[in-house]
Amino acid sequence: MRYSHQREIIRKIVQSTNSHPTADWIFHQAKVKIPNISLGTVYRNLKQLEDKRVIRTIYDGTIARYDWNNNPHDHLKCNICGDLFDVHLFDDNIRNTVKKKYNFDVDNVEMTIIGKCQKHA
Amino acid sequence: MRYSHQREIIRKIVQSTNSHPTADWIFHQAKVKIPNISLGTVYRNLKQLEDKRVIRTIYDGTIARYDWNNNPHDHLKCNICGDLFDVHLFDDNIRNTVKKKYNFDVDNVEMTIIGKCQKHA
DNA sequence: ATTAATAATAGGAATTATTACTATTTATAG
DNA sequence: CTATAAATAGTAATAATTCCTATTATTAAT
Repeated sequence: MRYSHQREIIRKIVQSTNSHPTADWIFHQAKVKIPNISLGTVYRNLKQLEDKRVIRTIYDGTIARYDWNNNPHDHLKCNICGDLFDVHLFDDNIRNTVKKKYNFDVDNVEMTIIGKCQKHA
Repeated sequence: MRYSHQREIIRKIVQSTNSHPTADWIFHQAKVKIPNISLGTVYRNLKQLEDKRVIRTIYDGTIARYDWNNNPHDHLKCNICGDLFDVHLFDDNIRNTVKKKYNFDVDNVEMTIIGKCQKHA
């Protein structure tokens, strides 16, 4: 994978926010810096950054969002405001537990808890 | 919600398999019984069945799958064969933990562990 | 510095999953 | 039976993502 200006811009955008942005949001942000960047370029680079384990993809229902945080963590999703919060709920021996109990090699753990956040008490 | 023959067929199809089928798969199965059923009917009824808590929607990456199992459980997804297994990993006090720790009212817990299943040792 | 090889890009078309619309059909309460 | 409105089939529309291709840009070797 060789250098590309577009990829660097995209990486910085993802790494600059805690909002777990969508491809489309990233695309619009990238346009500010590179007006004629294309959406295909955004998707291609997001996938490459994921392959290189620079970022991660998380799924919010049926749409993909991107997360720069590579530490094991979980998400709380608020049904009312749509916000997605990073939390850390489990210690990292899930991998071992799953390996022992089900003979399953864990690559990635996706945990999203859906409900109502404190803003809407 | 009044009775509909289509909805009953759809419910039985979902409840007849452990494969966590997609809307499209359910649609094709339903066609065997009701040749002119439409895909919109399948989606509408799956949503209604979910609203009534008869079935649940799970997200496999970016596509929706349907699950008749209403007991709290988690999923193992094999990257190689694509299979999705039901497992039970956590006790159900996650809800209380999350409520106490983050003041977040839990509605639903979605947990998918991605990796390689025993078939590909 | 120049060049050759090829990875990456822009722009747009194609695909896929899902939702929306509407005239007709069907379930059901009275 | 009949009136009401929920549900349907068929199809159009939308949204997210992937694919295609001629051109551009990076990089390694000259």
